[in-house]
Amino acid sequence: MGWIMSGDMPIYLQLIEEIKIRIIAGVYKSGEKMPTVRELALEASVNPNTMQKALSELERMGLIFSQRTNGRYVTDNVEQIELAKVDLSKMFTDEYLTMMRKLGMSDDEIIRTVEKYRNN
Amino acid sequence: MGWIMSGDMPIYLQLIEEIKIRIIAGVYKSGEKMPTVRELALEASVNPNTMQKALSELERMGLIFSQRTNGRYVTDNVEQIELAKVDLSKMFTDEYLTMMRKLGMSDDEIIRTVEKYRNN
Amino acid sequence: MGWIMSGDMPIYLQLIEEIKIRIIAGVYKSGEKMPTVRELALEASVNPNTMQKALSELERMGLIFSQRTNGRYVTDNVEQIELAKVDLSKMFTDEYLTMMRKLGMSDDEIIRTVEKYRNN
Amino acid sequence: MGWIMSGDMPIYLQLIEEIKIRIIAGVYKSGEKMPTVRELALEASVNPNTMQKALSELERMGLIFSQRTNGRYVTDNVEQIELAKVDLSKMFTDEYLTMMRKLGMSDDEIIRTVEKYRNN
DNA sequence: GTGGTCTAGACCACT
DNA sequence: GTGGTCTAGACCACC
Repeated sequence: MGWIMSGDMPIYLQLIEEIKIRIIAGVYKSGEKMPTVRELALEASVNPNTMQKALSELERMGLIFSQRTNGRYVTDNVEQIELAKVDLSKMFTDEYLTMMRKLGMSDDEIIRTVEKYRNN
Repeated sequence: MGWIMSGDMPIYLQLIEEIKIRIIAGVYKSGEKMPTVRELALEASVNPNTMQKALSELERMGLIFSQRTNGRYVTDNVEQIELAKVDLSKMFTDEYLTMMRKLGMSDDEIIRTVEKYRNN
Repeated sequence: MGWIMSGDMPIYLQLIEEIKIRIIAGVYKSGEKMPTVRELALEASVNPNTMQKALSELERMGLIFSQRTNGRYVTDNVEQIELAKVDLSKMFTDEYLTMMRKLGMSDDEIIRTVEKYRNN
Repeated sequence: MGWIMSGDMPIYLQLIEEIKIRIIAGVYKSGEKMPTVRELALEASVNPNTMQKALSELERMGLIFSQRTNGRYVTDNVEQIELAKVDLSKMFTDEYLTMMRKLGMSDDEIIRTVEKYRNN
């Protein structure tokens, strides 16, 4: 029960998450070209090296791949992307459930709350 | 569609939220005495002035009240606490829905996901 | 049949290989503490960041692990080290066979050559 | 036990080695004409002067000889070529043994490893 | 112009 | 004093 303040998550991890979301959401589409390191770094106003680190990590995860002088591409392996989606959605849901339970809500109450605020 | 990095939420807002949660969760019970500013500030390792600011805000919201020389107390108005609970749960739920929708999930899918990761 | 000149392998990859060898050879022993990033960087006369990159990679491979403020340690998983040994020895052997075959030597001749230059 | 980085072997030494290998392997056959300095330099994308230096050295070793106006020829002394082959194979083998021993392998183990990765 | 690598130097949290 | 992160700025190979 601590006071863990302010998401001090390293920037490059936040970058990874944001780019992951964009890939999952189809902002960067499967098989298509990504913006260059420098463009992304500029847009996020971080140092190109930091963005590079994030992208390398994403490459390690198999979500993107790079062609030496041509740029970076989103993987054409749709399953890989689907996997990332399941992973992220689980993470968001777990965090959400944790916060709601801290409010003293039962899982039934939580579901009813989601139903209440959903769109139709 | 920005790169809003790192929880740059002001510290005192984070403090407010955490204390709100504790009141709602019953860590600090309705009608009972709160820890002193100094104690809270120490525990959260923030400047007492910052904690003071947070508590004043909570007082303005009607969640706590102070007796001149006796310290601070959680409100005995249970409805007020219930209201804060509804408020926070709405906030969490909205944030959650927003993130999940960004992943391209429909509200039906989202509900199914919550069901999937619930306990029992 | 090219003129691939001078091992232009990135420095950090060379660092990884050298450290791998030291771990396998027991210079850095299983479970024991490694020199600090700065010491290693100084000894290899590279930038600490470059050494850091090498060590991170080795951590990803499971050969070393780091304790936040305490330093880095060689894994106590001996199998992992044995695996790295097999891997490296295969690499060295393949390179060796390739070079020898380029000289027009049959694998039988190669083996006889190794026997000839072995000790005792 | 140093960090001798990156094949910092002078380029002309690398050229010598590569040409030696080609002569031994019969790419440039005993008694036959060699490509011109210009051709070789172009192929290896080095300065003709550098290639010239390499060829002079090979001439000093007796592996090639030059006819004033006619170009360069591979020596017709087959023994000389055989000698170079033995020499190179010894060098490769020594290097190989050194690396494998650094991994802590006995010479018996090394032989077994070569047997394991040989063809047939 | 691209990704990749490297250096120099700094700051942070933790102990 | 440790590992970890970040920035700024540079150079390289490849097309």
